[in-house]
Amino acid sequence: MRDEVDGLVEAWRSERPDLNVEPLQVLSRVSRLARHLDRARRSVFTEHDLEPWEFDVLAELRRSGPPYELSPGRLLRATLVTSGTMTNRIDRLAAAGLVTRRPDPDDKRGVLVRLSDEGRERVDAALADLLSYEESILCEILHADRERLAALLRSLLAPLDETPAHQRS
Amino acid sequence: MRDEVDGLVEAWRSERPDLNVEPLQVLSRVSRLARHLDRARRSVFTEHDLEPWEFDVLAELRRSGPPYELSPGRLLRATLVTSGTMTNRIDRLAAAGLVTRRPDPDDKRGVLVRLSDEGRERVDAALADLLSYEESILCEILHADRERLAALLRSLLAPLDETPAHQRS
DNA sequence: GCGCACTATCTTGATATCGAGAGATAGGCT
DNA sequence: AGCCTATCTCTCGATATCAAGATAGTGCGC
Repeated sequence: MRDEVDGLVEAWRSERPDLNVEPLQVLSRVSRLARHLDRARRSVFTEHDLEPWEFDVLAELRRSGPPYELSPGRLLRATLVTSGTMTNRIDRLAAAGLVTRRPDPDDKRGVLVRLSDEGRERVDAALADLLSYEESILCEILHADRERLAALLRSLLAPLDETPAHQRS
Repeated sequence: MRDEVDGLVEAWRSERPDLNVEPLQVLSRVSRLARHLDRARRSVFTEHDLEPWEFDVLAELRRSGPPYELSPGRLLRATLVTSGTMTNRIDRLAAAGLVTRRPDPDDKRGVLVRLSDEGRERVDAALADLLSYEESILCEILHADRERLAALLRSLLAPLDETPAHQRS
């Protein structure tokens, strides 16, 4: 079994024998795998007429539980986009009838974004397909190995997740 | 040790107890980790006045070995961008003096892009910093675990790397 | 109560990307 | 030789994103 990162590492080793390129064995694979996953997610969501960014926002609302309502601020922090981007996304989701926007009764600066029934149905259906696709990618890996993999990734991710975005250098 | 994916999985389990959300334990971590890495790479490269996309192109040329010269076609396939994007990137890299463009003597449709001395110095310096940063992320993980992690990621990535982009659904 | 720093959201302008297609050349096949 | 499909690069228009700033409202400390 061989992937493109093996070739990449060999090439660097040959061109830069002075450097220790071992970190790429793990981290380049993480980046490349993520790119493949992005492509695959896009094609899964296309079957439900959803863009990946639409799914991200709708899923955050769905996960929050009834009444499926969050502020733009919470949504933008959860999805790691800027406020301008979130305004744009909510505009388009509202135009598509997947969410509704209403003033926050407790904070006149604020707005609340609520999942519509149609939005909930669409995100529920898309999630089911996404999970079945992801299961198919993982099927090669034994259950015990999956847990090991998840644990190793967690130990990399946890220190990074702990740091709020505005503190990152 | 706990990361944000633990919370995400718990929320889905509570809202959608009918679905098996285990794949997210691995694949959401891959995606989130990749996002953190992108941010970090950006800040490392900024110290060398390079954008991430500039590094990607220069690194591909650097890895190819002397004479550090490739066609736009090879570069775009290696970096997974469209031809329009690559034209734009080469334009800007050439304007910055990091690469030069010349007609391919063997194929009159073609062009060859060559790394300049300045480009080579910049990409070499940036790579050294990138690797030392990546090493610092991985320092928590034992060497044996790194190899295990790399092997598990390879087994996920290899089937996806094998499929040419134009065949992906 | 009052001022003021902070927060929440939206607006604007610039930019990198993509998708589609144009223009030119290459190379196989008859 | 001549055709015709594939390949290579570039152009163009549309779009999602970000960074910075504008506007409005909040609530703490005095």
